[in-house]
Amino acid sequence: MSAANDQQDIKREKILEASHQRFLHYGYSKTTMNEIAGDLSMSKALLYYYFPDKSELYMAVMRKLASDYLKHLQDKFGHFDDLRDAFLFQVNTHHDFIVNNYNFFDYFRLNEQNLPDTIWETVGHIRNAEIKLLANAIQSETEKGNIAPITNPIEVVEVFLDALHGIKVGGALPQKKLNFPHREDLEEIHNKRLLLIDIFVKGLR
Amino acid sequence: MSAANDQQDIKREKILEASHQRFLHYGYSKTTMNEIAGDLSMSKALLYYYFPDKSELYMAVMRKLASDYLKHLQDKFGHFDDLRDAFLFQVNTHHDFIVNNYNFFDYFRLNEQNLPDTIWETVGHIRNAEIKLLANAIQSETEKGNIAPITNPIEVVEVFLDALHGIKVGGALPQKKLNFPHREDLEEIHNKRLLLIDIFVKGLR
DNA sequence: GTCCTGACTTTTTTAACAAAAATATCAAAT
DNA sequence: ATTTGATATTTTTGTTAAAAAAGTCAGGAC
Repeated sequence: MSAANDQQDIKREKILEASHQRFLHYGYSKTTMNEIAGDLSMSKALLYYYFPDKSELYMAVMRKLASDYLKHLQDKFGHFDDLRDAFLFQVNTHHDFIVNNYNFFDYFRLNEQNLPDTIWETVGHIRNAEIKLLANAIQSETEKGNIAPITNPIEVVEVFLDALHGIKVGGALPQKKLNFPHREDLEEIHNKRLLLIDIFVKGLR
Repeated sequence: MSAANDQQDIKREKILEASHQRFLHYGYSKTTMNEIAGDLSMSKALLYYYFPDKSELYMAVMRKLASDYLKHLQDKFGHFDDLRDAFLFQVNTHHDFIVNNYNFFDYFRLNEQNLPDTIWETVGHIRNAEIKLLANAIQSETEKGNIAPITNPIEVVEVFLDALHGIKVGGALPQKKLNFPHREDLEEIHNKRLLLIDIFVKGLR
């Protein structure tokens, strides 16, 4: 039974990998269950034996990505020189994550409305984890006496994350005001975010 | 001829007012040229005598709103106690503007893609004016010695505006991640923006 | 000549429907 | 417990027709 479950888990992993590749290269709507099954030389029906439906399969891949992403963050958090370093690591990690998985998120871009509820659970989970990490960093810096005490660190972090979120294409080219930035704009966005960090840390004074 | 133009301008104003009311209450797609003409007891054809088409009529209303909005900003700018007051006035004015004209902007919400180019000219115009005002405020504060010199004030203001833009529904309720916030969230957004101003001005230290 | 309209044409939206493609299920085989 | 071919169901796509709205124009009134 234990071995059987091992086998099952291995197969689930294989399916997840194949799905990830398809979703990453072609996006959600342009990959079919037949294609994923074909990549694995298995029947489409078998996919439904391991995963209830297509969107749950997608969500499973997404949870795996999220898990890896958060693990990467958490590994490094806890020992930073200062608050700026913590913010910087967060922004850089996030940037790399988006760049590396850009096409995967076409599901967000295109479907926009009527997404499965589970997607927001995962998004919320990531966000909460990020908030916790950054709030801890602030707390830690406060205790070390490096920054002035803050009434509500969580609220500050929320504003920080929202502000980061807002920095997506603006400036001279507002016509590109899409919910999701174009790939070629990712670098400019990243640079603006670095500036935001400086302002947050130092303030305008 | 001059009198004739006066008459023409008055009638254009009347059309603009009636259109504004319709767009404000029912949004762009749910108001018809026939209805606007009906409100004014004139023929639809006459509307086309004064305005080339529906979207230009809409844009004319929008330019009027934008003009009033900027006038309100500019009147007060130039004599503020400090940078915080300037940012505060900007955010408050913007908030009132959105609250008072909420439904008017359904055109943005719904059409999203394929909007007329002129809309982005106006949006860009507003943004540039805001940038200029705020950058001047920074410049002025710098010269008074109230804040440390800033390499590129315009870039800072751009980040500020983008960050404000980003603060639209986030937090615990990410499922409402629409491009345009729901009406009931406007107050919460406004409060977060006030916090952002504090952080920008004081910094986390 | 400027302002205005009714009647008209053109374009866009909507609904209904069928065909195709994709998702999802299941009885039976291993 | 796993796997599949066959089949059922749902979603997408394309077509068409009718309705509604946008937009035009010849001509009337002042």
